[in-house]
Amino acid sequence: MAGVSQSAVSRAFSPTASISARTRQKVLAAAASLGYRPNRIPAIMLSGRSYMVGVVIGGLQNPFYATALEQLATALRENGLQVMLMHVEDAVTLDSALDQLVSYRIDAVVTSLAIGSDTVVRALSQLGIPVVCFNSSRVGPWISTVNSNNHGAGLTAARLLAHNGIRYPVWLAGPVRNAASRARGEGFRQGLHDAGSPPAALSVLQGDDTYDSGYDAIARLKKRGVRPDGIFASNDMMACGAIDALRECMGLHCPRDVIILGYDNIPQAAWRSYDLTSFSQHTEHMVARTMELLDEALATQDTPLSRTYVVDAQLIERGSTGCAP
Amino acid sequence: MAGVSQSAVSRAFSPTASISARTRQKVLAAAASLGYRPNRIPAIMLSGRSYMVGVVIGGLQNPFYATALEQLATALRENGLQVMLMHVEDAVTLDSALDQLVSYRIDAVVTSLAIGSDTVVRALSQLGIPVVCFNSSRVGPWISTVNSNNHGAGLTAARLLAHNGIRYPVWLAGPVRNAASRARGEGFRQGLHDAGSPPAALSVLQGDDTYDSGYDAIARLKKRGVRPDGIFASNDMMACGAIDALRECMGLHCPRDVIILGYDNIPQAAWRSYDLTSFSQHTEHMVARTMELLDEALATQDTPLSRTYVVDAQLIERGSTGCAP
DNA sequence: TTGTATGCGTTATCAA
DNA sequence: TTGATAACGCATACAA
Repeated sequence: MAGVSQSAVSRAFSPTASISARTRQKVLAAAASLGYRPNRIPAIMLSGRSYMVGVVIGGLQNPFYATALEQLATALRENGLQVMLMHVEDAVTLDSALDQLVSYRIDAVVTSLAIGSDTVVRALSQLGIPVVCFNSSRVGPWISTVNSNNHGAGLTAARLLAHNGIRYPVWLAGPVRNAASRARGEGFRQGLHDAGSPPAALSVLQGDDTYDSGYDAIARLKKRGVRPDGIFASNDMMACGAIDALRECMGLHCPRDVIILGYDNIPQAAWRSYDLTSFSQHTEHMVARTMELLDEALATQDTPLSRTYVVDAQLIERGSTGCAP
Repeated sequence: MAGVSQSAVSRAFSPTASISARTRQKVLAAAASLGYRPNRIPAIMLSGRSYMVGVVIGGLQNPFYATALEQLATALRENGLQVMLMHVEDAVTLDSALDQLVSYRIDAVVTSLAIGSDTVVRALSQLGIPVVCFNSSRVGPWISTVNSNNHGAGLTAARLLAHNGIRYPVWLAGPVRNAASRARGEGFRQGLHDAGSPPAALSVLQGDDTYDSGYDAIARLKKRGVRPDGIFASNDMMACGAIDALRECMGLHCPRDVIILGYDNIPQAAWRSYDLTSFSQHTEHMVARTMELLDEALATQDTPLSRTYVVDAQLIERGSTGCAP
């Protein structure tokens, strides 16, 4: 009815196409009245690019990941990329999840999963598309990583404890398979060692990054008869659980009896009941680096890119280490 | 090289296709060795169904929405649907966001946005695809909603306050445009009225669903010279802020001096420092209802479905209303 | 059961 | 500037 060819319609919606203003007007008017909207699906077949990025994530109940996802989604959209979200609880479902993503011809994958096993790394490598990992230092062809300086933060935490004359330090660890957590712990040990603290003084508690695991860990510590005076927790949620348990189970108050540091600087760390000193991962920077990696990797689509960025974490001092509000 | 036709390949990957086990074997073996994976994009063109659902969400820093998204994403994947995530901060970006989603031929939209304006409703209706709204009772063609019983929860909150002999109740409201929050407030007013509380006794504080706004609201209340003894907050984050402000600014402790209820039952409500009584929205139920709506709407693709589900919110009593832990 | 042919809605190429 | 045409990778109807 509009009396134009199908190519004219295509050109009308392409800003760079060579088309007269008159024709474009006519097409756009007809489109508006008919409710026509261009379909991007065929273009995916022709160009081989979908402009969709698979975002594989787990543990959204951790506000850190929720915030990171929010920022990442915003950044991707600003760069003309769509987010195909895949929530994964365990490595078992990851394989089929990746299959699904690949069948939609996503251009790349961004994941914040704590990649623990080599099989997962291999699966990611074999996709043959760029992969960017948040906070998991595993590498391989096609795989790039953006990490915060976990080891350095551990050192800083140890120094701060030493500076406060801590004698009974505690490392509240995250899941064993979490490489970022391990790096924080190693930095912390080394920092304590550098400060002359005897290794035997350190108590190590195993948690799983949840509030409850932080709470329970302190309860276990009490049974062991240890009275801590300085704690570094691998993330803020465990630190919050620890603060509550210290008060309720051991009658210890923060920072009077014990100082404590967390990691991630989640919003709750600033809530007055916790007032928790923490390391900020600067997700804005990390997201920006991720976008750079994606841009570069997608520009050179054929050649596997494998790069690592390390973004320094910033110590945010609050009341839990004695800093005035 | 495999010596089979292109249709044979297609059939090998279709569980229902008529193909011999031998041929399928051969194809799958060749696919594995060549790294071939079927492409779902052409099928979208042929069938007109993408099996992608647009999920439009805002405010992921609220753990309630983060958890809801997690459950929704899981449910969608279990039903063979992909999640195309769209994070939207303001209604301005919504329009272009919807355009992008539609150009990818998503089958439906699920949104948890607080739909405030009629223009947004119209935009959603005009997509011509099923839309399911979480907690926003606006209706229109193609639009279905899944709400929690906000009004009923308000009534319950008022009754609980009345039962505790509260004389100076406070309603800590969410954003004005948030229909769910308004319904909670109306239920609360009505419940107070039913209990014989004089309307003038009620203090109304305006918040925006953030922790800070809850904190600041209480600070304002102090300036007004009001000493509250019972508070109903439109969400848990504001309630947490209020609890901290009550203690820090007014020296009031919970539940000794003032009892308080929130809404959403976020994980932090169970954290020991807050121990907050709250209404659980039963996101599992709401997500299940959402999936039912989607299934039905996608089955009858041509005819606009418009249905409303109301899921009762459940009162979870904790220490903030005097319930023993 | 298997292979051949057609078409889905675009973009890119080429001719007019 | 415009229109006609090929091609993208698969599913399906049909023929063998």
